Amino acid sequence: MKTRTRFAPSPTGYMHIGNLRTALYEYLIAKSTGGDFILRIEDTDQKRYVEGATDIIFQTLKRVGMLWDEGPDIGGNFGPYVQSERKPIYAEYAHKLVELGGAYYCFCAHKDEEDEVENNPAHTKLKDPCKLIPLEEAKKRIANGESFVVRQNINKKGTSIFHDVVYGDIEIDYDELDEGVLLKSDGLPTYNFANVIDDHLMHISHVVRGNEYISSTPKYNLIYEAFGWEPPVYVHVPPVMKDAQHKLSKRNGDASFQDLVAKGYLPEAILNYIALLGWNPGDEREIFSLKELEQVFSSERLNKSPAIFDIAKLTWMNGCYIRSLSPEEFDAVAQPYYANITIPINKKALSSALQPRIETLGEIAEQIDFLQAVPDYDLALYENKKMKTTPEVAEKALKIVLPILSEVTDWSNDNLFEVLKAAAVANEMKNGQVLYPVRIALSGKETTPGGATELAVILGKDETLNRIKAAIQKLA
RNA sequence: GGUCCCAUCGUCUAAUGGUUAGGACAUCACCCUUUCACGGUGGCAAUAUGGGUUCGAAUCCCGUUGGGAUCACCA
Repeated sequence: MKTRTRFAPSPTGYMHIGNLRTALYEYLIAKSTGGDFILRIEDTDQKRYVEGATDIIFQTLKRVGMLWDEGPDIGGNFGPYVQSERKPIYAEYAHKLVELGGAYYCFCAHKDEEDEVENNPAHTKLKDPCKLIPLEEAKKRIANGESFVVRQNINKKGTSIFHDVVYGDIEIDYDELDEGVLLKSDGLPTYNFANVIDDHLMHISHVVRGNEYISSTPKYNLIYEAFGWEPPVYVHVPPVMKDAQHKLSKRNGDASFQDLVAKGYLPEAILNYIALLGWNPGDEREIFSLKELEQVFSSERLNKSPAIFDIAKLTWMNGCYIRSLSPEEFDAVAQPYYANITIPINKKALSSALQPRIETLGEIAEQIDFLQAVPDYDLALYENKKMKTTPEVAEKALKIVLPILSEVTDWSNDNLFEVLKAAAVANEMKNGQVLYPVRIALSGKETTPGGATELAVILGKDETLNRIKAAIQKLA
């Protein structure tokens, strides 16, 4: 049988990291075995629906290359793929389940009085008086227009056992199970019902979801059983944590996928990093493209315990991805960050200076803030013990270097370096005594993306000469 | 609280009864070096705890502690 997995998010806002990781595992389970990855939108809670959230889901998945084989936008053989469009299907199966004895009609809940519902002891399992209403009478009341919900009927005794790929065999007593609402009074199903119906109808073979669903899984199995359906393979995954106590969640303002991208993390790096949060390949390799993950993924190597999201490691990994980009690719992703620079500079040279120096694209702004204009700086900057320079040495060096540079025609890094080195030798100075002051004169900063000659290439001859002249004046 | 689940360096993890408990990030030191990086070398650092079982336990069993989840007309 073909492996079929589904990613079934609720359109409630941004795509958070835990969600994306679940989608990744679903995608990988399908693709590592030549199966299908299905996208389904679970929008049965109209109160939580957020406009535009579905587009974010589409865009995020596309951005990381996790393309779906069936979904709301492209259709498929088991549509529709949006739950709100499947309302009649759920109603049909809900009534069928009542006939089969797996559920019953309940009239005592009133959605306008939520507090009352929550505290209503009548809803304690097996004590709901509605369970005792004869089916014929219940149908009459419904026909009369009375508001109702369909509630799961759980009469089984003993212990339920099911197997999970990650957690192994899990036993839960049927007594622990609540007779939850399956079909709400608005006619829409709850997750507890919709996921079972859809997963079956869409031929889902492997259900991957957060481990918070472990304790309700026996309830779903009861529904499969009542219909005479085969339950799927269960793969419950532990949560992604913010720290030891708290789950990563958008609600707490934790970074979402789009937040990370906005901070200059590459989608490929984010995906690679989260793949390793709760899974490992069995060897010591850490860098994987999505395609490579498809090759080596195995659900048996999924971890049981929660993993804390470590931005430091992601940052390191992002640096690896940045460095592995070709110069052209890096230049392309860096361009938007150069938008504030209006003076003519050598952007290619800037990109190659930046590429080995940054771990996230967001660091670019700080690295290049001196390009547009030299910031106001203290002359003490020319004081450097290791380079053996002082403001006086700097003034001398810059005055030596200015006429020499004016004559240079080959404005390449290598040539500039040779020229400046020769100037140092000719004046019995150390390399650093010449190069360091030039770098400060060009940048006004202690640390820069590149040395004196690299900055000179980036700025170009005219701007370089101008900045050295300005520095000489400042030193005088 | 009932029930279920989890527990190896600070973090992500490897080791499916026998390893000096391995790797990566972070951190520290050194090297490289026209600053800062990149890169290279090395250091520090873990089996929560108490009992079993076994010739031998991170690994199997029980208790303890700690943490998480669940008990909605949310998913």
